[in-house]
Amino acid sequence: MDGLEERWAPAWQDAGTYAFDRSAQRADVYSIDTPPPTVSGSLHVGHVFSYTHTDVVARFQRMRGKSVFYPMGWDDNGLPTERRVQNYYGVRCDPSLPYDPSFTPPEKAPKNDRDFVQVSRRTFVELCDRLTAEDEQVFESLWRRLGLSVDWSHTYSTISESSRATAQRAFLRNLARGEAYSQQAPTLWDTTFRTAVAQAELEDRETEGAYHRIGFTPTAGGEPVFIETTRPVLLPACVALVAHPDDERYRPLFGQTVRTPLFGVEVPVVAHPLADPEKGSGIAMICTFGDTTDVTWWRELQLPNRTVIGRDGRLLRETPQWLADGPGAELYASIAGATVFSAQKAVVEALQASGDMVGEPKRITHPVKFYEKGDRPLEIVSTRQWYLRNGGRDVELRSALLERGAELAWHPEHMKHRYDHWVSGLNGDWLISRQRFFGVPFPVWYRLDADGEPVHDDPIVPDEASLPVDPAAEPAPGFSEDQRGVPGGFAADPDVMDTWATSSLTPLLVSGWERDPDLFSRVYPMDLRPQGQDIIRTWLFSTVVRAHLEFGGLPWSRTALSGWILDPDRKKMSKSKGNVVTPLALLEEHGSDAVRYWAASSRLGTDATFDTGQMKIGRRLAMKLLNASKFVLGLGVERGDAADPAAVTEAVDASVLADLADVVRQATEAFERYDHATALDVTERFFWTFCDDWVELVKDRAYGVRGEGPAASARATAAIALRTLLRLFAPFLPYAAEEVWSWWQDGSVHRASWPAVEDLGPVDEGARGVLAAAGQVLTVLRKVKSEAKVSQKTPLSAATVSGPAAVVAAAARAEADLLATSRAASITWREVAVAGGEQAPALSAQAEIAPAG
RNA sequence: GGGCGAUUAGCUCAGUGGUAGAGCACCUCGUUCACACCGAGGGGGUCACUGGUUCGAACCCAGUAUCGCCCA
Repeated sequence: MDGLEERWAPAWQDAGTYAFDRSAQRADVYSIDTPPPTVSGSLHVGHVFSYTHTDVVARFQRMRGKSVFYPMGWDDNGLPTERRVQNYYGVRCDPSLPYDPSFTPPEKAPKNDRDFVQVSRRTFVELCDRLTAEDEQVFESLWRRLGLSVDWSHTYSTISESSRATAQRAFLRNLARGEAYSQQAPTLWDTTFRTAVAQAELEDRETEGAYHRIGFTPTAGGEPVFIETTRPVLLPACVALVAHPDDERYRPLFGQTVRTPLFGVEVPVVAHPLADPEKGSGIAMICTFGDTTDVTWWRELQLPNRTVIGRDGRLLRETPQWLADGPGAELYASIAGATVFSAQKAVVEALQASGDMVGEPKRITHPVKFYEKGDRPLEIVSTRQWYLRNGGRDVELRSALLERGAELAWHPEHMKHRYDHWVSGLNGDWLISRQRFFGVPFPVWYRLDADGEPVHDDPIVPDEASLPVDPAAEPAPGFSEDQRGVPGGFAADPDVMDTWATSSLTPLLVSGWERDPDLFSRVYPMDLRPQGQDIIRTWLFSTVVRAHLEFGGLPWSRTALSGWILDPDRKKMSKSKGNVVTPLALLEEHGSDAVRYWAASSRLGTDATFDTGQMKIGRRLAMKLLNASKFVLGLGVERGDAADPAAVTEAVDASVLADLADVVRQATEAFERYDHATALDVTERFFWTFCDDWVELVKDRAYGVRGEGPAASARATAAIALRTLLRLFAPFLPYAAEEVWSWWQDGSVHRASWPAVEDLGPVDEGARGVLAAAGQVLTVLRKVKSEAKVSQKTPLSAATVSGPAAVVAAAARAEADLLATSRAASITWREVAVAGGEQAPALSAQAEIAPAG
């Protein structure tokens, strides 16, 4: 069985076994919106798991006669690639540098990123292209080895020219319809990556902090008002104090003003229901901007914007105007340009020295928002960003998107809850711009006014026919390059789109939207979106949004969600825990069929344990399929599909085919409801009975011990059963099934038709149960020998089998085969009567070991 | 704090109203005759807990506990 991958993977490629037939009509096509793996990462065992689930479905649909459109894609766009390229080559992008065509990256990347080489944007993009191309080769060879039945001629990547064109085209249409807009607004900002991030990329992390109790003096005089804050560093950005409108303690203060300690800025005391009387002292300072609640207060209470934290996560270097003439100007000058961390320290020390802070800081842990890929808390800075409407600020759109979710078929069904909760909880539109370099540029330029300031509310856009465009490299339509950046001229939008803004278009990228209308008409909307459950809120939702906005419909009719892979301690497998096994090593050690067996044994949506034991079982199953097939074919089974069901005359043979008919029915029904694990389970269960009981029973007869008729019955049964079994196993064990198929059938098993009950001939209902009963007799006779501690090949003298009438009668119909298999001289059948209501006795046997000789 | 899911043999998991299952691991036996990457046989479980519905509950309902994930 070793070596099957090397033989068959290239053979399938050469024969075009998995080629999509693009002459097929939509109704005969099954199209799959494959998740494009991030090539900047590495494939891990979780990918193998979920991609196997998809492949099993693809193979089933193909055998059912569908023309399967199953492309692969690579997500090579965006920040993850930038990070990998930076670390791999030891470079950092500085867009202000000129392009140097002779640049070669350092031999070895420096350890510390401070020593990274600064390169131009064009060089940086070239390095991104180079590394992703190499990575994609590695990924493809792994997928081929795993046996994914992908049509590689349709492979796409999210940074390719046509993907950039598609992303820009879709954006321009969103813009034209008013679904995309840009806005200067407080934005969640990662200071490490210096980019805005979207709501979907946030995560809360429990973080150490401390409450600082700080007094504000009323302007009108009186006792100081104490607030408790975890971020005293924002004191210079304070614009108001806020308490709950019903809070009796602070009611007298509403409408009055207080002075901020240290800085002496006069700010109002205001009321807002979001202020929590239970939290801290019940009154809080509003700063621009400490958290998203500050943003809400700032917006709803129409407060001024006094930002002090810059995009680099440091305090603004220039002393802000509202502090310049106050008592805190000197203090501010001492913290200008400092990091938030050290500035906070300085402010606290100053507060303690001045006596404005009461007591020691009270240590707490509280949830703080982080970018999921970042390791510093997010700041909120006011910037101009592009947004796409996603229902976060629009009840009507939101309910339309919930309705789309309801139209989608979910496997498993309960995953829909995650979609509903996410959509219902959105609190803003989708922020799609990123201040990065390797991504799809916004296809937008701005006119510059007489002062050289961009006019944002009237962007210049290109003609769709000219896409993709790079506004940083091409002049705006109607302008020449020498007008770039000069008053009265133009400027490019500096941003790129977030990765999700492109990957939300995968059904369009791959289907040839506006590029290949013929293909598009045959595959879109697609049939299946397989993906991980972790990206329902991002990939699945954003794809639904884009399709809804562009076409007013779903991009696919159903989605299949795979679960996690857990390590043996029931934790999610992750690199940081050092428990990730490389997929290639896994495939080499156990064989592709074995690893696929492990993956396919798990149902959709169910987390699975990484379990090499399960792979060993899969390997044993594949091996057994090869060995049993070799033996069965050695009985003289004819090549091809000529076996005649009419030759099946023995009851035990008719019985095994009747059982197999049930298996075909159950496996087909399971596949139809996307329950591949049950399809595998019923097939495997039958196969072991087939080998252990049926094959053992008919060995002697097939060799002709009882003459030609009974032998022909065994051979025909073997041929029919094996042809059926190989096709049932083909989606799961494509290598072993193909290998055996090639021994005696024409073409590929993966192009053969899925078995139908009718292929098995008329089911002989009267023979039902004969094999099961005979199997029970085999077991009890084997037990006699096992307990006597003799070989199973030891002959028995006269045996007596007792049991319920029905079982005994059924087994007796296979007496000749039973005698041969058990080496018994004779069997006496004894029916045990069962009184009404009594439990039927188990089958039992008595027999003497025949004397040696 | 809210939501979703899980909890069955030492391990990994099936089992959705009618006598508790499979594989692995373990114990015993058996190898020229498809398969030692094997075959046969065997031992092993208060189905997390507490109530309820029912003639009958691993399964349905309510609650509790523990674990995982998502959201706030």
